[in-house]
Amino acid sequence: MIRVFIVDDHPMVVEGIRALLQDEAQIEMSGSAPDAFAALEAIRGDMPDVVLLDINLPEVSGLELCRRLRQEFPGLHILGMSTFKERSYISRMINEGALGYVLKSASKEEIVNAITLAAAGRAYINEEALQALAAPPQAPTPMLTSREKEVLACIAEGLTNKEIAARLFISPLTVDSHRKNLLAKFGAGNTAALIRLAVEQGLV
Amino acid sequence: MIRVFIVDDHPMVVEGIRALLQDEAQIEMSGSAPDAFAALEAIRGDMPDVVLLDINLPEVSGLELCRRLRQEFPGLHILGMSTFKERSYISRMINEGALGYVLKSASKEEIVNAITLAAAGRAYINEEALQALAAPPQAPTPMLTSREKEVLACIAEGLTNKEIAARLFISPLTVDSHRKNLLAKFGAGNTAALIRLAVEQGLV
DNA sequence: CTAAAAATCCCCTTTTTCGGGGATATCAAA
DNA sequence: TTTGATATCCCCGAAAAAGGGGATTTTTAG
Repeated sequence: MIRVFIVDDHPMVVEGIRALLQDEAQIEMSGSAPDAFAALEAIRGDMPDVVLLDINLPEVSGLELCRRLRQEFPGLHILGMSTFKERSYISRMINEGALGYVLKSASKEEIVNAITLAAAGRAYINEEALQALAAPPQAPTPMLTSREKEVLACIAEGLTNKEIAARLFISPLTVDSHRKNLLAKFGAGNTAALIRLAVEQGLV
Repeated sequence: MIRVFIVDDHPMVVEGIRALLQDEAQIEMSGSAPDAFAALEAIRGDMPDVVLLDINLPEVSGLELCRRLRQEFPGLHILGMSTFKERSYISRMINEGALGYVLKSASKEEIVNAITLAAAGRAYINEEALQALAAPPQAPTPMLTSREKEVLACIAEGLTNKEIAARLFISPLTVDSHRKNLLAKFGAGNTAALIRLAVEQGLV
């Protein structure tokens, strides 16, 4: 009998998983918690075999909870869980010691499979999540000088070289140099691609 | 007896709601669908009293589905549903004719309450969602045509008008028209500002 | 059916960006 | 002290975008 504990702040998700697992003979829900504190307390009192851990929790994130759980119970089998959109967290969750990962869009079979494998200490990663992990070595955020950051911010505001020059009290030609350096550092062919990357990487 | 139909692509959410509603005597689930097409078909065949409609659906969005449902069945009671993070959609959902709105973090009581009110044709809005609606007028996301969205995506990729024209099999002049319309709709002075806004609003 | 919206294409001019260079002063670290 | 990084400024020409028109055909919705 595999005992599963769920950490998720959405009652309907908790109930959904409970319902999905209900007619699985070899799986039993040991409990659930809506946040990190309740989860830690409950798990201390009653160790489950597998913890299904949502990444988005109020107050303390799922990542942080994962780290604490691994620290306190090194043998605990943790499965990360989130929607596909939060792909950037997947790798971090794995780094924090999660054994596997399921998406909230997973089918019943997939969840049962993941739990069964996790209980045996074996990894499971959703196919799509794996691709998200494997595919892009993700353009690492280039290192920008402080001046370049200023110029980048101005560009993102929609200013032209001339306007930026006026604001920063430098020559438009200098602004153009910075702009070219930014394009090179980001590997962007034009301003559109540059701004897209910069915004996505939280630099603007 | 209130008959509820759920549209959500996450099995665990569907099962969760089903479980939550199971021991409500006056509420019955008439069915569920994972996407807009299946939903339309099912609802045509068997009209429910209330539709619980997730905003994030694959292919056709919940907004679009809401519009079509209202069009086809003007009397249908629709409740929008999403996570709190997608607040920008709430107002649009209401504009598309949704009667109310619940968050996926809603408690059982809240969901039952919302459904009961909706069945009677009365509005329900989650407290937090209401605040999100009331508070910031926030640069409203402009409404884009499908072609404009395509062009926008291409621009964000760093393609030039000529390259976009080649990809979409249209004249570069047409692409330029779309580009100008995009700039106007976003109130952006140039491509940099346009892409910044688009990325920030999750359109790219 | 008919009006509105979307998508298509075209013209012109000006401004801005891009792609190549190159050059100089400063400052910090090797 | 030399090297490297940063910041500054410059030139040229080609390409692209912006600003401001107008016009036509499909599609869509009332």
